[in-house]
Amino acid sequence: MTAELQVLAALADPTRWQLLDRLAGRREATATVLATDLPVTRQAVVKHLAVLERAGLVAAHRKGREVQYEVRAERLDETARWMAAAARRWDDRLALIKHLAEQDPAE
Amino acid sequence: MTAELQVLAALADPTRWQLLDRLAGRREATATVLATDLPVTRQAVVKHLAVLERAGLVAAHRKGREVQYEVRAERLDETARWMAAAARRWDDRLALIKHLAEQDPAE
DNA sequence: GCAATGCGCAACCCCAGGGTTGCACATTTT
DNA sequence: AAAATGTGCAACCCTGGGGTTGCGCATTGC
Repeated sequence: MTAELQVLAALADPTRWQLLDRLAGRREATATVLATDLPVTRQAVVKHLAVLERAGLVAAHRKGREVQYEVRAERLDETARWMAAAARRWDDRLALIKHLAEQDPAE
Repeated sequence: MTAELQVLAALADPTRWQLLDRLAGRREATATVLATDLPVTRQAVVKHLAVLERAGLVAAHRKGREVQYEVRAERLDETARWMAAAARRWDDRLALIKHLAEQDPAE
């Protein structure tokens, strides 16, 4: 579960969504390029990409002196499913409790 | 979108997941009660619950001198769907780019 | 009416993390 | 080989947020 928390934490930042957006529209890009149309430094972008990579939301591969990043949509989808499952578990538990309460008004 | 970010930020904390878990198993509980089986102060719990409430993940209603909190599974489910949709958009865009690249090898 | 119980508020500590700058190192390019 | 370009590393600043303690206020119980 800590892995999913890592994803959520990574996604809980507007700048990182902007990065992911740019990446999804470009298939791959370097930190330097991404930094050009964002209001932050290249170094800031690098740090954000590192966070996203640790979370599995982007992948990096070196090409000569450049480092190309690409988005990993599967990871996002995975996490979405995980959350949906959690929501379902909550619902089930609440339904059970409600059911028990109706059946046995005492307690 | 900032609303969803609020949810994600709220979920990016293990203690808050513990709270949500306890709540889902109990239907409703007060901060004081929740604090008893967590390794943090009641005040800390109160703060966490405030964050969760702002995100729409729990709802609070006063009952005399107590404040009962209950979990809102729909909000989690909503956010999960939203993320799944984002993942799909990424996929579509990447597929489009790939398609264009095949069709027009130049560029 | 008085003690007990449950909340709310405010001040404070501490550190993770978003952001910056400066510079050294590697790789292209000409 | 020299200049240009792209990364990496390290130190640093500063705000946000998780956590605590202390106390005052309301509600309930006896």
